[in-house]
Amino acid sequence: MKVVLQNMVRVRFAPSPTGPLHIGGVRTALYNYLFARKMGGKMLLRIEDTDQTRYVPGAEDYILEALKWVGIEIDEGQGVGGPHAPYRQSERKPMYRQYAEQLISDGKAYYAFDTTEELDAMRKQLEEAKVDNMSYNAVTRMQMKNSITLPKEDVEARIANGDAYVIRLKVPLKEEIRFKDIIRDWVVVHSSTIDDKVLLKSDGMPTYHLANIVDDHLMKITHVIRGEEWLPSAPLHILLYKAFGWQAPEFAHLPLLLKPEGNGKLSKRDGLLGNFPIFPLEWKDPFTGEIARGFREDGYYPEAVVNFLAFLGWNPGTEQEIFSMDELIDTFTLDKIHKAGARFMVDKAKWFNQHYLKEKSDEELASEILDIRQERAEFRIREKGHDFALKLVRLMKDRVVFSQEMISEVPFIFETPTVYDEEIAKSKWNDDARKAMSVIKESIQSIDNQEFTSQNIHDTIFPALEAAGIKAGKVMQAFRLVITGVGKGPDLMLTLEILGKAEVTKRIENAVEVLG
RNA sequence: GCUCGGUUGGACAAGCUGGCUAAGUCAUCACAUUUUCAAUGUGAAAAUCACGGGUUCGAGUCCCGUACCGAGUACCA
Repeated sequence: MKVVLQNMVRVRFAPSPTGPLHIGGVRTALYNYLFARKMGGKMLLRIEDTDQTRYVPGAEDYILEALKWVGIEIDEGQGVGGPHAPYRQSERKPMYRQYAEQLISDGKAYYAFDTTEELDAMRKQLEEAKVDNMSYNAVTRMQMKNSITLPKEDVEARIANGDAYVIRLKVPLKEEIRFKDIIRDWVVVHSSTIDDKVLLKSDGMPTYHLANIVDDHLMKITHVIRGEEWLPSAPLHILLYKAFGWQAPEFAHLPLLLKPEGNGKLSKRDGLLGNFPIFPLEWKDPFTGEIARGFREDGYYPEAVVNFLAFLGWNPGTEQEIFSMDELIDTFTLDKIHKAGARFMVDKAKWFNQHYLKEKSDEELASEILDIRQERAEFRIREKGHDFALKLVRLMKDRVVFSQEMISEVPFIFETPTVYDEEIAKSKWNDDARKAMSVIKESIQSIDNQEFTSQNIHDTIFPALEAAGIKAGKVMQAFRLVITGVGKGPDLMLTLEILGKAEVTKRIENAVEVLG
């Protein structure tokens, strides 16, 4: 019997800790995770902190917490450990140099001693000469200071002397580089359009390209699923795999997340302008103290964010839109990911949130709103207790997108109105309304405090109004105005129940006095 | 500039290897329900598939060109 051993799928999410994890990064992580789970593979987390100048304290913890919040579990890597530790590239630093030097001894890379000024001068010169490829490449490297043009002794002397240098990849002059992207199919690029990329920086740190390829190989990554912004450098990565003589993993380049309106990819600024979060969690900048809002703090449920994110660039091809994480894992396939950029429509996220909110039980929601940090101390919902919260949930559940709106949307539940909507008052506050108020006030007195329920109130008020010759429908809006100060809102009878007999009576008296 | 992508109703967005009347969601409108506004339910209207050629019996789907949009083009990732 023949046993076919297939390599276990291993994917990785490899963010760099330069700030809070962008929501697009969360989507990338999610797709990696879904694919890994679907295939019974492993999900790794690697921290790509090779740029020491951009390191931001707290960013790594933020990444871990954000992934945890949305429910992405890491099998191996930073935070959980594993056989390929360390998983932080800065801690793997010595390794990369070895690999870079290996390429040099194989003739696939070289030392370059050019200073930033010299490079700028070269670029400027080429620009003026209107040369197409204004880059360090097979042609221009012959005019620069590197281990190809300089005599061997000179190179050795410079290194021994401690001169700054970088290691660059020797990109072939004319070669067709092709690879098959899972989402984009064949991608073909000519090597002449790629420059001799720096592999090892003068500070001894690798660039993204080197570190990424070395680590993916060492960590036995089988599928690289990343954003489309990496597509142009994928041929370079293929070249690197070739130079090392390693087998390249499969690639899948995800469509970009686009601005909700207009053109361009989603950026931090869009969140500020559009008044919606762009990060999974709230983030306080450690340098400026500036606070960026998060989906979590805005009141989004992680299920909703996951569902929303899953559909940003992917679609199951059916009409089903609501997916739990487990259902996503079942359904997800890379070939259903589209090529076109996905527009970041926050309204859709709200739609999902509303859906998941409605799925929650009243009890769950009640304890949620009891837990909400109170923006306005006078509301003091916690003091009002569990039963009150439960009633509020019954009143508001169908009307809100976020649980905190069950409080914020109904200030009149907490405070006696002092001003009354003028438009409504003008059209609805008339003799009938005045008469109705006294009828209502009186009939309410007959209800026992304990029995002051929406049903009882309804059954008492409506017949009383009718008996007084008033059409209930005609004065209900006025009654609402009296109780809430505004013309629209949740179920009135239930509102009355929540307010209680004494408060309702008081409000009627107040309103009659103010409205005259 | 160069390299690589994208372009389907008002918005988002399905449509895999070309084949009968081009999904669905949001928004809009109508009706139902209701004490209002929402929510909910039912139904309606709405797309010469960016444009121009070509291949084919047949193209949103394949090829070429044009336009527009985007990504990349660092000792950033």
